[in-house]
Amino acid sequence: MPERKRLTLKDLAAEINVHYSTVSRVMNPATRHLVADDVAARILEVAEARGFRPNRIAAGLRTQRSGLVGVVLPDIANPVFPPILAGIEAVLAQQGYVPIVVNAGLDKVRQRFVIDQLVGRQVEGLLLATAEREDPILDYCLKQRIPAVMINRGEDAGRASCVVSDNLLAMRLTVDHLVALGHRRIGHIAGPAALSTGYQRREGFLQAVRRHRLRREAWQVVEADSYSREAGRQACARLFADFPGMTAIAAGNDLIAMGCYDYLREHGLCCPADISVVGHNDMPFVDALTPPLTTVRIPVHQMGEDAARLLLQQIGAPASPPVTVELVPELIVRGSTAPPPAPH
Amino acid sequence: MPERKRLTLKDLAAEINVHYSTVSRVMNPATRHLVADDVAARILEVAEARGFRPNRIAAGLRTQRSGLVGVVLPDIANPVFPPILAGIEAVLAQQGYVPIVVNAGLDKVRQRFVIDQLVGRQVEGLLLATAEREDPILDYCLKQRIPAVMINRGEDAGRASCVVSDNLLAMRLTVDHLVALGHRRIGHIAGPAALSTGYQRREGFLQAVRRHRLRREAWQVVEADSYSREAGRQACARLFADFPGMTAIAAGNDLIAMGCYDYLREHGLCCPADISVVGHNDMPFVDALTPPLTTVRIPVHQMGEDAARLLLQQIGAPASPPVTVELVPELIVRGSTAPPPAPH
DNA sequence: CTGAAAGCGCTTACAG
DNA sequence: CTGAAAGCGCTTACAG
Repeated sequence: MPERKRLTLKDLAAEINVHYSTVSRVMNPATRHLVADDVAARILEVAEARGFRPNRIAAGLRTQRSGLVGVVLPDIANPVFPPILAGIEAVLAQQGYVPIVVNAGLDKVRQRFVIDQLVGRQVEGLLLATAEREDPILDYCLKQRIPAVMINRGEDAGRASCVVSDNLLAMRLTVDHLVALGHRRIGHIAGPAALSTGYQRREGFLQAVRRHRLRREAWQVVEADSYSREAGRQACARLFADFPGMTAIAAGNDLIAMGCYDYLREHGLCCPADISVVGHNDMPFVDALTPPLTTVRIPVHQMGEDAARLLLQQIGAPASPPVTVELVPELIVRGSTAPPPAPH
Repeated sequence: MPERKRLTLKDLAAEINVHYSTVSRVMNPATRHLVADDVAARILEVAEARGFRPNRIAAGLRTQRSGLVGVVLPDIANPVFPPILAGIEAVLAQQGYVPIVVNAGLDKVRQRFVIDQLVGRQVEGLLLATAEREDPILDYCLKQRIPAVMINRGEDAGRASCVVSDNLLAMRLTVDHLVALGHRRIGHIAGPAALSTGYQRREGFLQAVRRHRLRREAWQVVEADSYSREAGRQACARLFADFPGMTAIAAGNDLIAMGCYDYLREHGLCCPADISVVGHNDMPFVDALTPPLTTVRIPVHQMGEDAARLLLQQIGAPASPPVTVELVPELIVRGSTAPPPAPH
């Protein structure tokens, strides 16, 4: 017959006739050597047989370490996040930590609420994928001395560690590719300027365009309201209105690129014959679109791993100075880019 | 200057000159009325000012309720899960619960390990999206009396609650649609038979085919090794080899359907002109494929909500009998289905 | 090498 | 209405 209640150290100790502190020492590999081999073996055996699993929460209360890390996402439905999560989980698990992931949305008030929940649950640190360039949430974490590292998006002041992709390089690769194909009228749909990714990719676009000495009439930038397919579609419409004769679009991310696809289809334009499109992120399945999307691959899994590692370091040494890890992106050329249509 | 350590009830009580049990009563809305209004107001005010958040872990230790629920996923990279997670999170949050989601993979040994971790962290119940028709993990939960409800996939014995979609109906809708278009040679790529979804959808396919009195030569089934794009591509190849003249494929899920797209493209076949394809799940962005995928939409968000609700109920009343909630799916007709090519 | 004790931060019967 | 006390399940100095 299965037991009704969960076993405790005391239950087990009573069964074996030792003090429960001895059982405690045996259950923890680090203190196991303090106990005589034969009694340790017996305790382990009974623990195994009875399926005893020490209460990590009680232990955490005593040791002041919950083994919990909060992961704050702006939008779990964005397919970039699953691989990042996988990377986070992998390194946390190695250290006996477990992530609590929450979908915090875009609203700072709600984010703050959600973080308070996490802090109330004694998370030892926070992984923030929600940061803006000036982020009140990060101010809050800093003030409360909650270890936090930002993922993918950084803040301007650089007061906390973050793991990002090299957005300037990414846009250089993008524009180089487009120019090499012969494009001379290139539009950029930037992500929100309040986000470091939106801001830096736009900067990268501008730098790249200057490097190629393109005249002011040769490029144009519009900003999407958000990183979403629908916002991409709308921004694409504005871009066409502002910038007739455009032959290529560098989209702020893949969702925006998908919005461009939607717009093009609705307006009977053919990609890449009429217009080339480049995305950003290489999120899952964009290779299955028609045409397969040329995009910038960012090392998402590693991004998660590195961020988790940095956070664990910071939890271990709270005073350590912030570090920024910049990962190297890669242009993945697929079918959505081609030479511009011949002028007639 | 920010405080170094987290505040406790005692810290706050000392500051206000009341007993800490009084502070405790005020912090909990349910017991607040036991305290005089004026002192309650004062305590609340100071708590707010100092940013005090009671330690939920300590409270949980005392009350034997962690407020934690484990969510066990086979593969977080599958885009069906984010919306399910969103549904789960929404209802859990209402009740002050928080999910811990883990990516447990397909291996039962690893799943067991992961669940032990969760149990050690005192989760009050488990939401399993990993169930097979005969699932050792579920045996384990039942034996340990861990409240558990299955999502999307059920077990044959029906010993635990689950929330699924009506797979028989789904396949009936699929086959009806294909037959109505004029198809008379229809293949099905089933998901793994060890999973209830794979098994039931295949059953549904067989029932539907019989209802239409299709002769044995008019249909064919092959089984994919897993619910993945690559397994779908391989199974598609086998299906074409086994079943020449096929004009339509009912895929076990959208990932498998994407594998079919891959196969068709590689072999110069055109969908839907040469062959129609129907998916299952309506996962995000399959409307952006070319052609947009005709598929069965399952109410994923609601699936998450219902499962979380059932689990909460079961946590509240552990003895209650298992219930199966069957949600109604809907066929979403898009561009991947059309009448079969005219015979020549 | 093992035991006895204190204490992590709470909740909640029990007094008063 | 408020306080004092016990106890949730652990860990870990401190004795012996």
